[in-house]
Order: sequence, then structure tokens, then C-alpha cells
Amino acid sequence: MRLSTRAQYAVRAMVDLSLYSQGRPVSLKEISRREEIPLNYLEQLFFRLKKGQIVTSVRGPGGGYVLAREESAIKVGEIVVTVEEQLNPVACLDEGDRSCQREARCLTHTVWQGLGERIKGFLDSITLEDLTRGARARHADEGNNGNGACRTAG
Amino acid sequence: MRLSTRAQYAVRAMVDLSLYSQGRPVSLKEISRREEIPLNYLEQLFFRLKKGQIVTSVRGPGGGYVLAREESAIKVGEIVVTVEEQLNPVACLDEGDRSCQREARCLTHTVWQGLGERIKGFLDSITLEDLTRGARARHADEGNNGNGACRTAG
DNA sequence: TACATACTTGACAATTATAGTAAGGTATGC
DNA sequence: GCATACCTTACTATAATTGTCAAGTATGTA
Ligand code: FES
Ligand code: FES
Repeated sequence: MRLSTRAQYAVRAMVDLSLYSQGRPVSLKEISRREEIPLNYLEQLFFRLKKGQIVTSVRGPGGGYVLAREESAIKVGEIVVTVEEQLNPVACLDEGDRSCQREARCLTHTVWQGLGERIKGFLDSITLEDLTRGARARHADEGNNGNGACRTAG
Repeated sequence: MRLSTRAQYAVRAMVDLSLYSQGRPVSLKEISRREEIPLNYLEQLFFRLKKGQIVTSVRGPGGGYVLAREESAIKVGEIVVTVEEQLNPVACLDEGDRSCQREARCLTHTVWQGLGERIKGFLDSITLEDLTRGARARHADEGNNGNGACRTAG
């Protein structure tokens, strides 16, 4: 029952972007440095995030990425789904998968269904704003020394 | 965010055992046939389930496995944890793992922590009894034709 | 006692998914 | 026209998962 590190990286990178972008584009190089995530790997992530319309890119020198919407409109669940493709705990909940046509007789199906809903519901109840709020407050308190971000490995 | 099929098999097998055992031991061969799970694989699962004290074994001819406790005292979460070892969505929540010592500064940590609690909480809120109750009722209605069990692939 | 049943246990192969690397291309501002 | 930084595909190494094999041990029954 593990979330891929890809998804963890994506959320961390998005929080970082959200925290350090004040309207201006943030380069992946920066995020890579701060979050200690390989640049090439970040590129892959943001390729997906862009396709998922969570971020917008600005090419050329001085370019980078910007949130496609405001912080409060971007849910953690969205980010995870975008980079993971699937959030369902079991295969038979996947759309387009015909391996599970006997749901009516399956006693365990409802368990996984309920679990999937809980997971999605929880992750969708949290926005980037929720995550950056605390750091911003701290940041303001400490007089702009710019060290409130998450740089850990988890 | 996938549950291993091992865990899915384990839950299905336990539901099957719970449903067909009326105090008497149920052989893995039977379960294997009904649930279409490879016998050798079941053996591995039940090795773990026995270590986890969720089932008890009876050796020799006519032997098999019996629930170690009553249905209502066996939670789905327990079964999953027993065969999976870990239910945490991210590594930094694991005990004994020292890779995550900067939690205080990590903005995403609380998300995964909350998620883990939800998952565990939900799976622990469901017992084997909850899952077999419906099938038993149907079984009784249909006059003991013994076909109420889950035989699906999911 | 002999035998069949069925649990016990460890080792191992095949497959798949993940994490990470590499490399070359494209757009754009200065 | 050059440096920056995004864009995209391909590939590899590693790990986990799934499933198989095989050789045991215990025990009830004939
Ligand atoms: S049929 Fe979907 S879980 Fe069994
Ligand atoms: S430190 Fe645990 S999730 Fe970041």
C-alpha cells in the first residue's frame, strides 16, 4: 500500500513551486536544488503535470513553471492522480478493465471500493494552500529569511 | 497506490474460510478450488496468517485451517497488515526507519500521516463478520444450496 | 505399521514496476 | 546566435511481486 516516490516528489515539488513562485516562473533547476530531486526526473514529472493542466510552462531564459490555477484550487489528490495514472487500491476498480465483472457476487469488492473513495476523498480535501499556509505565516514571522520550505527526503 | 494481490487474496481466502468453516477445519485445497488461487501461493499466505495468529492449523488428514478467533474479532486491516508487513503510504512513516528526521520542517509529512491513519482506520472498521453477514443471509434464504461465496478474480 | 492427507518451510524463477539516467530536440529572450 | 530552460523519448538497473518447486513433518485411518 505504498504511494510511489514519484507521487511524493510531485507533491513536494508542487508545494515548493507554490511557495517560491510569486507569479514569476520557477525553473526546475531551482526546485531540483531545493528539494534534492534529480533534474531529469523532475522534467518527467512536470511533463505530466503540464499535460494534466496543473502547471503552465514558460520557455526560454528566465522561464520555468507557474501554477495553472491558484493554490486553493489545486488539490493534492489531483497531483497524485496526474503522475500516478491510478489511485485505485485494486485493479478491478479501474475503468476500462473488464477483469472484474462478477462484482455482484464478490464479497470483498465493496471494501476496496470504499477504501478507494476514502483515499481519494482525503487527498482531495487538501489543497496546496492548506500546505503552504503554515510556512508562509512562519516565513512572515521570521522576517523573510526564506527558509521555511520542506527539504526533507520523505 | 495499489494493494498487493497478495493482500487481496488473503482477504478473499479468509472470507472463504470464514464462510465455509463451521468450526471444522477447511483445507487449503478447498479454498484454492473455490477461490481459484494457486495452492502453493495459499500455503505461503497461510504461513503468514498463522504466524500472525489469525488462523490456527490442524494437521493430518481431515485437517486444515480454522479461524483463531470469532469472525467479529478479525478485522480486514489485520489481515492486510499481516501479509503485507507495511500499510504506510510512504516510507518515512515506517518505524525503525531513520530516513525521515526532518518531519518538523516537512510540509507534506502530515498529509501522508493523515492518509495512513484513514486507510488503517477504514480497514480496521470492517470485520469478517461484516463481510459474510450478507452472504449468510442469502444462503439461508436460498435453502442451503451453498453458492453464496465470492469466487471472482478481483 | 503403512499410507494418504495436509500442513510447513525455504529456495527460486519469471515477470513487472519503479527509479533514475541519458540524450537530443525545441522555443525564446537577450 | 547563443545560452537558458523546457520538451520528449528511450533506456537501464534495481527492486518487488507473483507464482512455482521441492522436500520436508505431523497425524488420522485402515
Ligand atoms: S470482483 Fe472486484 S474485488 Fe472481487
Ligand atoms: S519528512 Fe516525512 S514526508 Fe517529508
